[in-house]
Amino acid sequence: MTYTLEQVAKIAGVSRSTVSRVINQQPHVRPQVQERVWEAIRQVGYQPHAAARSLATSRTHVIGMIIPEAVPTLFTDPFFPLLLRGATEACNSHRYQLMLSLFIPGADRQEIYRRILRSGYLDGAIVASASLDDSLVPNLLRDRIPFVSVGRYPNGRVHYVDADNINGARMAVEHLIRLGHRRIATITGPLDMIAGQDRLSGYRQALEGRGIPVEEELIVEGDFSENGGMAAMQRLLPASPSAVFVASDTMAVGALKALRQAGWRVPQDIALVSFDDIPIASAIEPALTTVRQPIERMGAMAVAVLLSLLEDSSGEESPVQRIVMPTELVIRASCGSALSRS
Amino acid sequence: MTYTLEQVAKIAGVSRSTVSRVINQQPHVRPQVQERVWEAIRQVGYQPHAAARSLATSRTHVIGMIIPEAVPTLFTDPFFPLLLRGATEACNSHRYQLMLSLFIPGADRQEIYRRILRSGYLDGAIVASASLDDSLVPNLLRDRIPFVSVGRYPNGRVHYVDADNINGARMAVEHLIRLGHRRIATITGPLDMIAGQDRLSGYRQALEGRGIPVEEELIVEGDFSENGGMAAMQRLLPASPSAVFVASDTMAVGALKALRQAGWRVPQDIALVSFDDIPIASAIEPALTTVRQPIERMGAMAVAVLLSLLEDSSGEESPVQRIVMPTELVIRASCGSALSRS
DNA sequence: ACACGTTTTGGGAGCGCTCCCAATTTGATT
DNA sequence: AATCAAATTGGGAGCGCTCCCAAAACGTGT
Repeated sequence: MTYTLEQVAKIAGVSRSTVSRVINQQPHVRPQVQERVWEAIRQVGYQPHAAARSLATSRTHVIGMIIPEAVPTLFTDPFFPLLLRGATEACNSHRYQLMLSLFIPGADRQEIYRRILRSGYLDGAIVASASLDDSLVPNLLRDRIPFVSVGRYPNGRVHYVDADNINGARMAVEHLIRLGHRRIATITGPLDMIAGQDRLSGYRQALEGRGIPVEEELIVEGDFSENGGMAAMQRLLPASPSAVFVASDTMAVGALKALRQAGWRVPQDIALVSFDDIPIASAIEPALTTVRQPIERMGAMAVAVLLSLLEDSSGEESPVQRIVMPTELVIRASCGSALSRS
Repeated sequence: MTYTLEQVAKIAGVSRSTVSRVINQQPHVRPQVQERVWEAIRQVGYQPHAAARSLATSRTHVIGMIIPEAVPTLFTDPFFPLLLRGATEACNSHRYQLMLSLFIPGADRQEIYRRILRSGYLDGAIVASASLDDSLVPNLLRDRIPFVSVGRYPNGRVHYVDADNINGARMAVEHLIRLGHRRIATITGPLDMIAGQDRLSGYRQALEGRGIPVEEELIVEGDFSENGGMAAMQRLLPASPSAVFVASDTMAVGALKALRQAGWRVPQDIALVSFDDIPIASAIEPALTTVRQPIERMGAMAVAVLLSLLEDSSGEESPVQRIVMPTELVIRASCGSALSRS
């Protein structure tokens, strides 16, 4: 048996409106009456009907997590799961719900977009790692759907949360420089993603900061996948760098395989530093020196920013929130470093 | 500007009802009128309002993915992400949405349960890896909420989808026996999870099937985590088994560390077989021989079963669906096996 | 041209809630 | 005891859709 407001009201001997006020913690209900209403609610285990509420308030208390591309690594890499976990926990504690949407290549994106974003299912959305030329962000902007991007989005009035990829990469490469390396290569992420671009910028900044010339033959584009990392490393071998900054741990695993095949030892023959600090980074031999980003906190932060947009019913253009969270260099064995010096 | 049925109807020169019929593909609308209506819909980009629909039909077209415990490994291990991915894709293609709920320890489970499951947000739910003594499943049963469990649930009228853990484990252990091992230990999963129990059953069955006595000192309980695997392996060392069946890859990584510390070589001194085939299994040295389960397909199957329950509005007790999906042994280096023989 | 059965169409009611306004009660003040 | 403002309460309207039933239109056979 499922009860309605009206029935609870009858049991408590008050009107619909009064019960509604009690539930929504509105003022103007005598404490004594409140008590009676709560008692009735408890008695029948009343739970307000979400759809009816939404219809009346045009708020659903649901936010969407939108993944525009099923990047191959997206589900084997813990980035996305951790982001999801952070976001879900934050939602839980604010009494919001998280709805998950994958915009899988091949699916009818138009159709999905309309069904999810324009049917009033969601109060707002979190967009994870959109590529820069994806139409999703422009569409959301056009339809005035409140959203937050996880991953920097330089153009337009886009609220975002990101890790400090530039400084993280810079720290990683500076560490290699400090260890005496001069011929430092990099395997980048896909350069149509801002994370790929930013990590490359950090690499350049580190070299330029120390007056080391950037050689284009030492820069190879990868795709954040293990195979991509392996292929990139193979292309890099002829240039014989003394160290490599790999833009993700997953690619570093591939690079390691390529090096092993070619008979190079890490870190003796070549030093490796990567990015992400996923569990495999410490499980593998040699353990990877890598840049850690606070993924779970980024998920929670994205929710917090989105909710602030939703609460702020002033209607008008709130200032754009751009949040960059600090990254941290975790030193292990693959750079052949501090461990041996300290 | 967002349009309603009524407004679209006016544009098409028909009534609300007719537009509703067209959208829901009901009969009794002349083709010529249908065309006019579709034209109007297209013209204004009309999208039905989800909440209004739900209120009228008491169907939301949303199903929930409920994770009862935030098992530590749950988000670093790709099991859950892959399950999610399979489920999400299946939802997409049936025009359903997936809502994600974590029942995080410490959160007010009662409150979350009521808010999510009893407010009419969901048409049904998928429950992932519930522990056997969790109250979630009994509650769902009591509240008559349609749901499917991912993970076998032996008691009661519970629909479930699971991997064939028993046979998978049996195959793994039989492989070790075939390689000549007799003193085979196991590191189990948590035994309050049915997956933990079943993998242990498979281990026992394999031994018993070959007439090898099961020795309790060779059975150690782990918890599916890396640290748990390491600790379990350490407890196992004094019994000096010649092979170990570890109930998950993640635990195998831990076990490997323990063995390395103790100076045992794998597979020369001890053979290892594990379960799951997550990416780390092939990235690590030695690559793990392991049992693969079709996680993504299990997610999709869970959705399919749930939708079949939802469609079947006959109301009454549909026969319980118990689906067990085949597992497969993937032979690599850690068992010191076929590779050297073939 | 009429009657009758069938198909197509329109509109009222209702899903369960919130919001607003008007009616009622309360209580402080004279 | 009467007055008035403020606090409290009740009920109508409406959110946007579906469902049902009755009305209208259509088509066939006489």
